[in-house]
Amino acid sequence: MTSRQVTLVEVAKHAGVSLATASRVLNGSTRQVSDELRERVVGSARRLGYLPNASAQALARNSSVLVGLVVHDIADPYFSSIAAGVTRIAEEAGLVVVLGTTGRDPGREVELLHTLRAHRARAVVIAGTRTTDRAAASRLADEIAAFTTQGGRVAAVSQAKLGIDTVVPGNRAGARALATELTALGHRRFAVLAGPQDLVVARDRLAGFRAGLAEAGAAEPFVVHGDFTRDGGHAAARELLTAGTGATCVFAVNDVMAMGAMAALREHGLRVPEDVSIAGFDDIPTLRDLAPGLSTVRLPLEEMGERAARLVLDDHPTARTVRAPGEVVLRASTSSPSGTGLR
Amino acid sequence: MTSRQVTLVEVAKHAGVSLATASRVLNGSTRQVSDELRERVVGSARRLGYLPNASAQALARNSSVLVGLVVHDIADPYFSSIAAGVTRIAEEAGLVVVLGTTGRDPGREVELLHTLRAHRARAVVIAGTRTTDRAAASRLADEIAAFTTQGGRVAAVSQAKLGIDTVVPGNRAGARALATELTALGHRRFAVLAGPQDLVVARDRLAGFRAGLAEAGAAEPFVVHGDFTRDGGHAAARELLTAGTGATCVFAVNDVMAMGAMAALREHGLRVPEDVSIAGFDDIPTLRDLAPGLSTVRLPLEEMGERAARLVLDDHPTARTVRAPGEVVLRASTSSPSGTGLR
DNA sequence: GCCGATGTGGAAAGCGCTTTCCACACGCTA
DNA sequence: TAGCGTGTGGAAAGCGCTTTCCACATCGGC
Repeated sequence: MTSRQVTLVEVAKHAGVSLATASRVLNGSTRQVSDELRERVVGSARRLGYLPNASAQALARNSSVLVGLVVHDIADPYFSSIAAGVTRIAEEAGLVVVLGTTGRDPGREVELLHTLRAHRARAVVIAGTRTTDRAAASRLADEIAAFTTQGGRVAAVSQAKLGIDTVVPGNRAGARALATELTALGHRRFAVLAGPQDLVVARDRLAGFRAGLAEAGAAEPFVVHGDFTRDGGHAAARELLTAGTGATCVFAVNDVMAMGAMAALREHGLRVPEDVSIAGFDDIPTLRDLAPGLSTVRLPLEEMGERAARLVLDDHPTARTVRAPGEVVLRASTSSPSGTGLR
Repeated sequence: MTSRQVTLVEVAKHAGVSLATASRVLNGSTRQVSDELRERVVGSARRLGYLPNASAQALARNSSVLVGLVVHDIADPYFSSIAAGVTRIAEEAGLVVVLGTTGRDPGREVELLHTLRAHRARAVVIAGTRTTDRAAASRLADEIAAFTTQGGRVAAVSQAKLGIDTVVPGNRAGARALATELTALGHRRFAVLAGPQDLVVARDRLAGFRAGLAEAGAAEPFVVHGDFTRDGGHAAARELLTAGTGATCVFAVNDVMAMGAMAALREHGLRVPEDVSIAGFDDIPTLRDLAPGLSTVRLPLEEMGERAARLVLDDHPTARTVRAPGEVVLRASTSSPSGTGLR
């Protein structure tokens, strides 16, 4: 059933030229070929339905047209937005995106990079969120070094790794600004649904929020850790409810957690923002029409993906860092405190 | 800066064996190699940091480890959920996913398939939504034929193409069941935000809904076409509002459109479900905690991706069709009609 | 009219693997 | 002991390209 593929030799034969000439015509070469031969070759290729073998080209050229994209979970809107940006730029440049998912397993991250290296991928964008696990980080660093040594470029989104291109979202500054705005609304007692302890993104957001509160003279927030997911937010909010903290405002370190938390509060008979205010982080596009609107810190996710892809595609000598500042967006889910808070 | 890569010859030399033996040890071969040589080779490979060149393997074996995934827009939760399913299965099987996005351009779909074919991709999952454009469909069919002739497998999600594996979501039946439930609530006058005219998925959902209404003896719905996106839903809802149809229930053919529509209704001072009921389709995970909860037809999106991937990976002689039925989920966004409807 | 410069075509040597052959050494049976 | 199957190692022929050489024209300047 598998019929033989048309090769360049056959095209060359059909056109009555040498293999070299056919190759020069059909693929970008610096060498000139006379118009007559050129037309013959192009005609033969079309007539025979010639399709270059990408593996053979990659082997001969020692470089592929593949660009890796490593994310934790492509179904997560945070990552899928970034992926959209990366994909757009890569495809515009005629490259092919290889998608790898880690499920938040640092070991898997290394594995994927390994595979990508085996494929001689031209570049990789790692949109994972760095862990604080030293061993994993060091193996990742080794793999990245191997990748760049081999001539590939690596960029990270939000991982401030030494020596590679990075797009750094304003996690700390954004959370800090959010804290400022929320205290300006009159809140003094806060709770934070802080995500996993070993996730740098989550830690940064927590730290920034704390800093903002401290500046405003608000009390140290009550912190609950948990998963970085909807369910994590839901569980953390339930924990919060049993703790009876008196918080009038809840900050979830990302939007999907905020979503889960809102559900938990609602199940508990609490209204947002009348009984408690809530804010998230990211400004996930799908959630922009929520009612009440979710106050959050907007990150230009697609743009972050685009910028990471650009960093990794146009080649510049030294590693660069691009900042993607977050912008506080206050919507209806936060208001001035009125009730007694969570008791 | 780009240092030479360790090749199999070097490993063989280092281990003092032939190239053939090294290859047999390091890659699955049916041939036996004595334990002693095997250990020597493995040891040398590890010591030298050998990494097989995937392009060379693909060339020699005439088959790659790549699996294509073609979607319209990876940032769309519908597609990113499907992508998560496909990716999981592919990665479990040790394969590498190549992500291509079409931006709803049928021509781009063909292009991507072409590229995938050039890479000797082992299989492709097309999660696009079929258009009714005959010319585009025929070029796609040609490309698919070429792909399968070459030994690759192709599966589609929701495109009922002749001769290839397909996962068919219950668009028609789901919409029909939804219509049944909504009429049971007492609604008689409906409006449908129907998406693009040339999108088969959208047409099927509209047709199913119409059928359900007809069965229940409800009036023919007022139909507004538009984009399959949040903004499309928003615009269509605005159009609906100016039309003054008296509809008491709005069906948006997917959840993101429903989301946009809800925003438009809200902006117009209408309450859901008190003034008007609204329902969507898909049951996007991110929107499950909406308040009021969005009535919809749940599609097992990730599972659909998984099943498509399985279809395309385990090889069976004839094309198969797998059904993924939709399940009506009634939540708070729909209630019995109370007011006068949209005027 | 000679000489380098330039432009164009082809032969062939890889790129790094897989996989057929072939060779050889055993361990059997007859 | 001859003869044969079987298990294991190696030589070498590809896989389908790219790219270096080399050969040969042609052309302009003097």
